[in-house]
Amino acid sequence: MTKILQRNLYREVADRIGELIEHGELSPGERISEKQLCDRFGVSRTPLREALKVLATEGLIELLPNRGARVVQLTFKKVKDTYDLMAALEGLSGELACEYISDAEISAIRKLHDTMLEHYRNRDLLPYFKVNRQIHESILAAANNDVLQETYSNLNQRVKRVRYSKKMTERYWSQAVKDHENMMAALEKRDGALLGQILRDHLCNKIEVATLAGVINPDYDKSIANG
Amino acid sequence: MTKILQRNLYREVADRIGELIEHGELSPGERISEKQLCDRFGVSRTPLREALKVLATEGLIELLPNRGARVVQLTFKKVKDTYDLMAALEGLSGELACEYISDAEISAIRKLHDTMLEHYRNRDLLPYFKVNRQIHESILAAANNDVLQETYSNLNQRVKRVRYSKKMTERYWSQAVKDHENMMAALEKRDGALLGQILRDHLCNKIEVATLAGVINPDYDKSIANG
DNA sequence: AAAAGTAATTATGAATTCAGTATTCACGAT
DNA sequence: ATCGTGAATACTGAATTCATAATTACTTTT
Repeated sequence: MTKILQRNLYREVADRIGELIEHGELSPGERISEKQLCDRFGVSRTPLREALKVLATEGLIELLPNRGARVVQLTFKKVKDTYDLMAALEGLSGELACEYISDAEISAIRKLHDTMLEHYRNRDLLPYFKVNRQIHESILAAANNDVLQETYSNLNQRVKRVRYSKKMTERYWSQAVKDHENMMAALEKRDGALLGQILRDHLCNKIEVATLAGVINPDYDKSIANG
Repeated sequence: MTKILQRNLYREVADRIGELIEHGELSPGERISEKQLCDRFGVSRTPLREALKVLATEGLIELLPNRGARVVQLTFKKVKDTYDLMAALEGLSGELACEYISDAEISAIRKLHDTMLEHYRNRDLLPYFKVNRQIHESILAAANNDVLQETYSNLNQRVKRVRYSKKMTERYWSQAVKDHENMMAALEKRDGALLGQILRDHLCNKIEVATLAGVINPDYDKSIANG
C-alpha cells in the first residue's frame, strides 16, 4: 500500500477510507482506530480526523461522542430507502436530459446501448454492468444539473458495497434490457415524461433489493453483510 | 453573542456558521477568516477547520487550496437545479407517504391544512408559510425514509437564504392553495401516484425561481444577492 | 470465585506549535 | 508613472502536545 504523500490530505484520506469501506476491508460496525489508520496512511491525526468528519457527513461512517467512529451498518431498510431515492433521481435525470440533450449525445448513448445489447447476447455480465452504468451516467450528465449529479453520486457511494455483487437471474436481466430499449426510444423521441417514468420504474434497483432480501436475513432492520 | 461552551464542538460550530450564512452575516463570495471566527466563537482552529470541511461537504461553502474558504455564490442556475431536485424529492415523499401514513397522521395534516386556509383567507403571509412548511414536513416524515429526509434537509439548507423572503402575488398564491386542496384530497384517498405528481408540479418552488428571475440579474450564471 | 471499586492505560477532543504557501508592500528599473 | 521583482507578513496545512473521557486491568472484599 503506497503511502499518501501530499496535497488536500484530508480529501485524499477520506477517499482512501471510502475505498476501504467499499472493499470490505473495514467491516460495518467495526470501530475505526485513528492511530491504526494514521500509521497505515502515514498521516497525522489532524487530517485523518477531518476526513472522518467528512465521511460522517457523507453518511459512510458514524461518529459516537468520545467513542470514536464506526462504519455504518447497512440495514435492509437503509438500502431500500437509498434505492427509492436514487430511482427518483434517475427519473428526474431522464426528464431533464430530454430537455437539454444534443443529437450527438443521443447517438453516443445509442452506441453504448448497442454495445450493451451485444454484451447481453454474449451474457458477459461484467462488461454489461460497466456499459449499463455508463449509460445511466451519460443520461445523468445530459441532465445538466450539478446538484443532482453530486447527490446521486453520494447516495451511490453509500450502497456501493452491496451493488454489482449480485448475480442476475435470466428473467430480471431480460426485463432490464427491455426497460433499456424503452428508455432508448423515449430518449430519441426526447419524451422526458416517459423516460422519467421508465427510469423511476426501472427494475435494476428493485431487483437488487429483492435479491438482497432473498440472500440476507429478511429482518427489516437487520444489518446486511458486504458483497 | 453567547460563546460556545462544550460538546461536539465541530458540529456546533458548523451549525452556527450555517446560521451566519443563512442570515447573510457572511456574504456570498466573502473570504472566511479562520481567526476571526475562532475569536467570535471562542474556539481554537482545530474544531473550526473541521466545521469548515463539513460545511464544504454540505455545499454551503467552498474550500480553495491554500486560500481558505468562501461562502458559495448562489447563482440562478444553482438555485434552479436545487429546486428541481427538491421537487422530485417532494414527489417521492408524496408517493411513499401514501403507502405508510396512518389515519391519525392524515387528520393531523388535515388540521394543518385547514389552519393554512384560514391564514390564506386572512392573508397572513408569515403564518401561512409556517403552516405550509409544516404540512410539507409532515408528508416528508410520513414517507418514513430517513435518507430522503436528510437529503431534502441538506438541499433546503443550501437555498434557505433566498427562500421565504419573496412576496407572493395573489395569482400564484391562490394557485398554490388550489394545489394544496388537490394534495389533501389525494392524500386522503392515499393516491400516491397522484400526490407525487401534484407535489412534483407544485408551483411553490417554481414561483420562487420565477420571482428570483424577476428580482435579480437574469443572467443565467450570475450570482444572486441574499434575501 | 465473583463482583465491585479503583488505578492505569489508551483513545478521543481540543489547543498549540511548526511548516509551507499566498498575499502585500516596498523598492527599483524601464 | 507603471510594472516587475523580492522581502516581509499573514494565513492555511499539518503535526505535535495537552486535557479529558472511556476502557481495561488489577486489587480487594464479600
